[in-house]
This record gives sequence, C-alpha cells and structure tokens, in this order.
Amino acid sequence: MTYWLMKSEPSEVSIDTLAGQPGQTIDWFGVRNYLARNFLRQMKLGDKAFFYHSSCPEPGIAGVVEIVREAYPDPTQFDFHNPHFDPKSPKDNPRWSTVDVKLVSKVELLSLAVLRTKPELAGLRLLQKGNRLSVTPVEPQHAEILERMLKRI
DNA sequence: GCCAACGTTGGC
DNA sequence: GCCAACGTTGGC
Repeated sequence: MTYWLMKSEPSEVSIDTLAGQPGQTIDWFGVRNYLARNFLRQMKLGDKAFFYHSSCPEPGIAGVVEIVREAYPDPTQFDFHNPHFDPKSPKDNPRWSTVDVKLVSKVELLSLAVLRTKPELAGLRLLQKGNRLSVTPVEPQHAEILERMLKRI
C-alpha cells in the first residue's frame, strides 16, 4: 500500500465538497501535468492519499482519502465546455487520467506552517523548494509520521 | 499582487 | 536539440 499526497484548491474541490458527494467519492479530474499523471497511473486500489488544500488562506492537509478506482481517462479532457478541456488529446489515446477517491476521514487542518516546523518531515516532497506537483508519493516513514500527527474529526 | 520555480511552446 | 518567451502554480 502506497501513500500519496494530492493537492486541490478548496475553491474548486474541498474536503467538504468530497464529503458531500454521493458515496463520498469523487474523480480526481483536471491533472494536466505528465509527472503527476504518471503518479495517478501508478496508484493501486486501497492506496491512501493525504488530501491537501492549496492556494487558499490556510494551506495544509485536510483529510485522508482512499483510491477506489484505478486510473482511467479523465472525461474533462474531452469536454469542450470544461476549463480542463484539452483539444490536443487524441480520443483513441487519451492523454490525461483520473482516479476515484473516497473519503476516509476529515482531519483537523494540519497546516503547511506546522509541517515545516518538523525536522523529521524535511524530506517530504511537498516541503521541497519549488515543488508544484499536485500528486506526489509519500515515503512510508513520512506517511507514518503524518498519520500520527493527524487528528481525525 | 508579487515573485520564485518549474513546465510548455515554438522558432531556429 | 537548444533556448527564450511565456504560462502556471502556489506560498506569502
């Protein structure tokens, strides 16, 4: 079982958006970066991910989710009216993938500022300078530390 | 709004 | 294949 970290702007999809979905499940649409896409494609059923709020007043980890459907073509790439529409993606060889994630638990927001104070998390990809990837793997030792820090609500 | 960092595009 | 220009991300 692999742990991941997935970023979302709460103005688009927040942890509460997810909690309000039927089955508390949503597809992780809109990834348009090849490295992030490749990580999506590596995800296995039962993998877990930390749900991170980015580009907001208080960025940080807001919950834990589980992968409940492995990678499949992201429908938004073919939807002309969708902001994530990609005219260059071939229908017979879709460029972008998505996975379905299901809410495991909401947590008390574990803010980026607090994460930065922990020396034992210094290696976490999220905290690396210049990191902008919206989907990243989390090393087992970092996942363990994060799981211990999270307060489920 | 600013800016650093990184990715993508396109001319050559 | 190089690289300048441009666009995007995302914290502050």
